[in-house]
Parts: sequence; C-alpha cells; structure tokens
Amino acid sequence: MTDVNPAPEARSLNFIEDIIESDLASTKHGGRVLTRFPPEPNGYLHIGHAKSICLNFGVAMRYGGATNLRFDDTNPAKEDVEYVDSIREDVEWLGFKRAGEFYASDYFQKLYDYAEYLVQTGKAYVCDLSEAEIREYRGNFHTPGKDSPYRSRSVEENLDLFRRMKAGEFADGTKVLRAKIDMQSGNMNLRDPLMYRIRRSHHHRTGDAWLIYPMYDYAHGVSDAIERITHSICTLEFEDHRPLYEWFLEQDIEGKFFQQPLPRQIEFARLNLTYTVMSKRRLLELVNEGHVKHWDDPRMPTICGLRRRGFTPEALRAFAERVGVAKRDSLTDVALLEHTIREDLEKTAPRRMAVLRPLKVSITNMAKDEIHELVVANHPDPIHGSRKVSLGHEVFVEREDFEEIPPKKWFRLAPGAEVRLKGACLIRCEEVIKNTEGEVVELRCTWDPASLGGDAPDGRKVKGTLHWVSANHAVDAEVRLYDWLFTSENPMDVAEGGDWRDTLNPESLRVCAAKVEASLGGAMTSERFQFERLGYFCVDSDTRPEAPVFNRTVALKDSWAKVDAQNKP
RNA sequence: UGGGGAGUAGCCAAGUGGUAAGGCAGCAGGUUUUGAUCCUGCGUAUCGAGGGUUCGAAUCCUUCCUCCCCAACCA
Repeated sequence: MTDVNPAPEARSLNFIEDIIESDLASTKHGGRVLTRFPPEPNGYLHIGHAKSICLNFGVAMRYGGATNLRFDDTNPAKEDVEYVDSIREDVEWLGFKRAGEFYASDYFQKLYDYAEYLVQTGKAYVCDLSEAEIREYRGNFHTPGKDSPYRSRSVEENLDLFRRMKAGEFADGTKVLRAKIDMQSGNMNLRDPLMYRIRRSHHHRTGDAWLIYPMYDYAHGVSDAIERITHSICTLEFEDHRPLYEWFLEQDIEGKFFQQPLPRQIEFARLNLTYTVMSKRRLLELVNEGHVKHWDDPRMPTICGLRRRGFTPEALRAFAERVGVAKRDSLTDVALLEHTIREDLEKTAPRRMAVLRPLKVSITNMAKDEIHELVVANHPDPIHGSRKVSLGHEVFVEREDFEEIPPKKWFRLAPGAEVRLKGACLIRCEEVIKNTEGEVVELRCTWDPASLGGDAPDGRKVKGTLHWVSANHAVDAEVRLYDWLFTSENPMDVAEGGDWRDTLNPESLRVCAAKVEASLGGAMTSERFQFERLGYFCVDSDTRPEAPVFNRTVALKDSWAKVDAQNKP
C-alpha cells in the first residue's frame, strides 16, 4: 500500500484521529487499530461510500493498522452477489487492500449462540405481537411505549420458542426475538428492539440454512466484536443506535463471547455533493426510470460511474482528504471534486487535439497535395515526449473559435484575424463562405510558411492559439459531453408539491460527431487525454477500433466563458 | 412537546482560555504556442444570538435561536 497517500502532507487531525491517538497513547487496544468498511451488498457504491472507504482504510494505514471489508448481509431479501462483486472491485480500484473479507453471515451461528445466551440470561424474549402491534406498543416520541404481553415469558419458554423459530416451526413474521431493555426509553432504539425475524428467503451465501435472520443493530456490533474491531466508524444517523450497540456487547457479563476491550462506535457526517443525489434509493430510481443508462453511467456519482467517466482513484482519494471529516451536516461543492480530477490529470494526461464541432478551413496558399509532418509536444512538461501530427491544406477548427463580428478581446478567428494553429503555423482569415441559409460553412485562410512550428520569425505576436485537426488525416469519433445530473444545487431540497426529479439536467449528456487527430485512432478503453483547450477525456468502453468513443471527464477551466457571458447581456 | 447531534467567510474545515490555519470557489495582476497550468496579491469571518466568569473567551458557565437524525420484522 505504498501508493496510497505516500506523503501525508502536514494536516490537522480530524476528531477520529484524535480518538485513535488517545487510545494509542493509553494503549487501550494494545496499539492495535482495526477498522472495517461494512457495506450492505444491496446496491453499488457511490462517492459517499468512497469517503467512508478512504476514512476507514486511510486512518488504519496512518496508524499502522488494518481494515476489514465486511459485507453486512443480514437481509437476504435485498442482497445479491452482483453487488458484493462490484463492491469488492470498487474498493480495490480505489487502491485499498483489505486485511480480510468477511460477511456478517459468517457469524450467523455465533450470533445465534449469543442470542440464546441473552435469552438464558433473561435479556431477550420471543414476542408474538404482529408487526402492527409492535409498532403500536412502541409508542412514539411523545408517548412512552408499553410492555409487550409476551415480555414476561419464562426463560425456558423463550428458549424453547427461539429454538423452534430457528427450526422452522413458525410462519414468517409470526414471532420475533426482542431484547428486553426499556419500553419507556426516550431513545426509540431501546424500546425492546428486534433481534431476529423469521424470513424464509434464500441467502446469497448461506442458502437455505437459516430461517431466522439477525437485525442490523444486533448483528453489527457483535460482528465488530468478533473481528476485534477497535474503532467502528459509521455515519451520523447511527448516533442514537450507539447505546444499543454498547448494550448488546455489554450483556456478555461473563466474558464468554467477546474479548475486551470492546469496539467503539464513532459517527461522522456523510458526504453530500451539490448537483447530485446520493441515496441508493434515488440512484436506483434514476437507473430504473431510465434517466441514466445503468449504475455505471458516467453521470452517476457511483464509483463505477465516476470510473467510467474518467476519474482516477488518486483524484477520489485526494477529494476525500480535502473534504475532511467532521460531525456537521454539509453540502460539498462539486467544484472541489472537479478540482481534484483536474489537478491529477493536468499532471498526467497526454495532450491531443480534437475538434468537437468542426468548421472547415481551407488554406488557400497551400497546395492540395502538400503535407507537413509536425512534431507536437504531448504535454507542457517535455518529459511526456512528443508525437507526429500531419497538416494538410484543409483543416477543421472549432466552430466556436470563429466569430464574424467578434466581441471585445476576442483572440480567435474573425475576418482578417490571424491566429496560430497549435504546433503548426499562423493563418489569417481572408474569406468567409456561407451557405444559402447564411450559415458559415467554410473559412478561407492563408498561412505564413515561415511560421511552420508555430512562431513567426519576424517576432509578430498572435494572441490566439487554436486546436485543429487536418481534414485528410482526422478520425471520426463520438465524443460524449457529460454534465452533472441536476441543475439544482440540492435536488432533494424541493418545494411543496415538487419532486426531486424536477431539476434533472436535460443537457447532462450531449453527443458530438467529432474529428480527432489520427494518433487517437487506436486509443484503448480507459486511456485518458487532455483534448487541448477543451478538457479531459477518456476512452469509453463502447469504443471500437473503427468508431472511437470518448467521455469528457471534466472541462478545462474557462475564464473566457465568464468574460463572454458578461459581454453578452 | 421525548431522545440524540450540529452551528467558525459562498462551500468544506482547523482551532481544546492568550487574541481566527488551510483548501475549494471568487476577484486582480504576471508568465504562457492550451483564454489551461503555474506564480503573486486580495476576505475587516458581529466564530448562531444574548448574558455571565476571566486581565483575556470561538474555546468555560448560562439562557435562547436555528438546522439535522430517530417512531422498518431496512442498513
């Protein structure tokens, strides 16, 4: 794991690291740090999970500890191997190595044994109340709950019933095992929470071996204790589950089941991102309702979506680092995510030229069969080398780079204006050709042969440098321009009567029939480039040798866009 | 109205009684064969509000306000 955060930059500790350092100082766990990342395999991981993964693995690595990947598979009705495979892949892709791969289902027998122990010590009972009755007996925030009539069953009867639940003598939903805590508690989680329910459904790992399945609150802490997790990091909504987490473990009064010291649950604020939704439920709806193609649609905030979009693990890790860890609800500006991917790709992505909306330029003083082989740098840093690019008498430039009536400070093409073709030469626009509709279809330019390579020997300055491709050498390509899925900063913050889907961005995907330089013809899936002056792109998995497909990961910053916007109104 | 949390610049986030780090965004300028990158500079942050303790408070006490989470046989 030397490739992850090799150089921890000087940075203040977050509150979880404070806790760990103080535990280390007191030798509470004998110097051990063992965390776990506990996803439920019922969906794909998103960037919020990435924050959690980076936190759990990152903090453990920082203190010489380790992290388990543990699938929280206690609800067979919702879970599937498809998800465990994708989750494992995502964690690996992010660059983290798990100490072990475990499943809550690995502990079903131990969980059952401890549950029997709780029954035997009078801490748990079998309840026959229906689901609706349980809810009713639980009371609400304002009124305390009342004891279930089954709460006072004898230990013998409870044990018998619980064993028969396991043996399949009762129908689904007819009985549950409950912890006997306090129906009057202000904390709803302590009002005799359910520990087991009867559920005849096929489990992705244990098959049909079990008919009863443990609930999260019971299974999670026990699993942590079995693995001897030191710090059990979760999100804020579990804060008031903590007393229950501790209660379950503390009932091992004889120390027959768990080793001391017990794990400690610590909660932090989950990630929220502007212009995106983050809940699995919403993401599932986006997929099911066809707003996106699949979980790995490059517009999705899923890890696989971001990966397909062209994000790097390094950028995601840097993002997690900069977002920080705290307990306050926050809404992080997606601009920070864009910044970390640009920061990474700026250094690593080789530069290429691609024209998204081609406008033909004829160089009238260049012979039709004239071809110039140019050597163009792959990156401002010469360490990235160079490549050959051909120039012929006809090239394509970006339609946006020509204005018949240019605004102030326009550095690009306009009637009579001279610009540089990146890495090639200077051209001057002499004539504008339009079709019958009045649309500009071609520019006739002259070039200065003395400027081959890009500079004029007479020292005259040209302010604009444009990207271009040679018409006879260009390759046709599909370029997919992605934008965030919503136009609202906080899509879930909807007005009365509104729907979170209302601000879905109709332009989150635009497809261009582009002309790209010849060297891009053989690009392989997931290769990343900077298309000069446009942005960072990666080769999509839909690509075929004769029909390359590129995804725009993120556009370059564009300060002209702002100037232009100010000019217009 | 019960329980649990949180409030520091537009967005994150340090700070743990000694006089408000850093990042993102934004603004201004410089360099530039990417209007990119890079470099430089720029924010009077009523530290949610009031009261108190103290020589001194974002940090301690107190009252109040606002926001978030909890009433699945989900996790």
